Amino acid sequence: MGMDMDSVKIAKALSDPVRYKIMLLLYRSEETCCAGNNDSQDRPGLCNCELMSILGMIQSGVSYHMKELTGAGLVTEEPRGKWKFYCVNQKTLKAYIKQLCRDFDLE
Amino acid sequence: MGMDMDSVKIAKALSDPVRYKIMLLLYRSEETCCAGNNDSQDRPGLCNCELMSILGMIQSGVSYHMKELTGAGLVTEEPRGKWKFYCVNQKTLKAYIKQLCRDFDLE
DNA sequence: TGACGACATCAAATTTTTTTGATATGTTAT
DNA sequence: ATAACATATCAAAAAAATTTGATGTCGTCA
Repeated sequence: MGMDMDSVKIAKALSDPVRYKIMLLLYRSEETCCAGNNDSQDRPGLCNCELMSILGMIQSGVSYHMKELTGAGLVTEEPRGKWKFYCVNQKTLKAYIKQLCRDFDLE
Repeated sequence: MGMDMDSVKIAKALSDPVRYKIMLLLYRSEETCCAGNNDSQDRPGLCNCELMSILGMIQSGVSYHMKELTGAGLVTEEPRGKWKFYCVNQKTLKAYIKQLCRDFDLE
């Protein structure tokens, strides 16, 4: 039975309201939070500390969720100095959607 | 913050390997399992009892998962005599994908 | 170097989800 | 009406996910 485990893993990462909110926050962020310089990318992402204050969570909690998201490939991380910036990885979302379309003949 | 709770709910329903497998089984089922008559639909679906034997689960376990899936709108249920037939609801999957595309500017 | 700030990791506590077994509801067939 | 079968629901047990607080690591800056 052609069972795509990645889809399940990605669905799991997206299935927590905190993480979905993080995804939206990352994607909609318009400027870097700590270090100003945003060389090459449109979507600069956010760092852990910024997410903490927005979400009202403690640091290790944010770290936990970021690990889930990066582990599923939904978010990329880029260290900048002592901070770490996270960005939504659209490629993974596209692949996920593609798989759903294939599995259930959508569109 | 435009936070789409349905997406989270649907992702949660899809985030369990057993349920994803059920979705695939339902969608790929070619014939009805218990009652033969398949009037109007291409995809006849499966009943609880058939899923039990395929998945090797007890009855209440299957019922639990079917409730999660129907609760998220991913599966429709149709009583036929003493059986209940379940079918994948493509509409919900399409709406889910559409929402993801909207939230993250995909495609 | 040493202190500090940002993030990672770990173990324990908490919460949520899933599984199981028992019982209830509803339909069919005798 | 009764028996047999299919599914639903419930409560308890088991398993998994999330939160929290403490501690560790690493890079930066004075």
